[in-house]
Amino acid sequence: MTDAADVKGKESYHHGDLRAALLVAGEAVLAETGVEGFSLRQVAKRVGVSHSAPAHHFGDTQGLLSALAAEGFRRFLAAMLARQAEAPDDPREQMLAQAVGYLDFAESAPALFRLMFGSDRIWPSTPELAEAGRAAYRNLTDGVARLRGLAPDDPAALPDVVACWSVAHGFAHLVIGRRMEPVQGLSRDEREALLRQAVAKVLD
Amino acid sequence: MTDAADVKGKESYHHGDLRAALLVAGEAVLAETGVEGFSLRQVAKRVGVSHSAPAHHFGDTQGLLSALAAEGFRRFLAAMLARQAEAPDDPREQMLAQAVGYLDFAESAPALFRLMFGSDRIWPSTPELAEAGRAAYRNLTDGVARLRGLAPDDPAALPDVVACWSVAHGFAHLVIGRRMEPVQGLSRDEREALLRQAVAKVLD
DNA sequence: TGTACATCAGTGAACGCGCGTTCACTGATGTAC
DNA sequence: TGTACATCAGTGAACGCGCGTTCACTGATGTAC
Repeated sequence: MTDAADVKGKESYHHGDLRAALLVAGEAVLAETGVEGFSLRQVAKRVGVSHSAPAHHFGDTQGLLSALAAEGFRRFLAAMLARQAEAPDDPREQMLAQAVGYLDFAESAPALFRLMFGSDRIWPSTPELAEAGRAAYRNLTDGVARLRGLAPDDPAALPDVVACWSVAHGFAHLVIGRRMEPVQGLSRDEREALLRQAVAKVLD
Repeated sequence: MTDAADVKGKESYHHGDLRAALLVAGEAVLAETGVEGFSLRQVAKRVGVSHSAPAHHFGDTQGLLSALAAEGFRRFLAAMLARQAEAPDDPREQMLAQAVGYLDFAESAPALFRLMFGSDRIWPSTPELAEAGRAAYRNLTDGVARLRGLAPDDPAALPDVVACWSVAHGFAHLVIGRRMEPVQGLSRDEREALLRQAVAKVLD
């Protein structure tokens, strides 16, 4: 029942896949303490490993947080694609599904979401992180371009891209920050409906 | 030229208005280190006062941060009203001006903005803080109600309120987080124009 | 198949640091008489 | 007007804590011959 029990297979001196285990534990610590209280020592403790072990894999706190953020962007994109996959293959419906996936991710991992979009404790220019973020962004621009009948990189799509992104991001951020009082009391379905309405206003 | 020189009139034992001085210094520390690195000791040092003095006025870090956030909400509202005052007295123009004021504030005090909307290091239920936030929110609902010809507290305004708030908030948050790449390179005027376009999409 | 050796992965003690909190204190101010 | 005293505001030493970083180490693994 100790923290060490969270991770299996540590009878031997070598861990096996400490890097992956640190990422899992790192996300749990992030969720519990927020970015503000995050420390490498807590992560090491949770994995049941010496506190100097993480440095071996990630250098320092920013290194681990950047890796977590990169992983986060990949799951972020996956969450949007999952909603899109079960939505009708219509440009407008695809955009709405994308927004709902945006919210899914933010609600499922609020601390990670804030780390990705609001923290100074990561290096946004890390290649892995930059690429993961770009992939998510490309999904958005592709969706808007398709809806408007433009080429994928036509700058004429920018105003719509910015508007869609802003509304989904603002909604998600206000919800997880519990700063949008009238929405706090609603059910998940009602929140989702409000988000769809808001995005629809932008698209139509 | 020491930090203590930032604040005048401390020849005497008693400071005079330490509470106010701590708020000023607190905001400077917040801007420099972000919420993540914020500490009472740094604030005390900047004012040139013993590190145990702040406790006298604010209890602990959360108390000072909550006071800063409350002050932030009042300035946030003031920033929106300032833009509204110089805009035509037309419901739609007033809403656009409000959004631009939203961005003004976020860009002028990004760390404070994040503290107000995204941090767990404040108590959102502090009376002073809750009231300041509510006042800003009321300005938004009044604007939407006026635009739609509804009573100020008609729940039918909710979808529009949420949509406007989300788009302004998301835009501002993405800009100050430097996470909206295509917008980073633009001038202040171009960013403002993009925001106005985005809000207009919601309103029309 | 067996041995020697290099490399890799994780250990654990030690360090210095900045933090929040506590507490007995002292200087300044205001009030009662 | 003057004195005594209570209250308030800020001091500074001390404490224990968790942190990141360093470093000599040791156990495990893989490879060369």
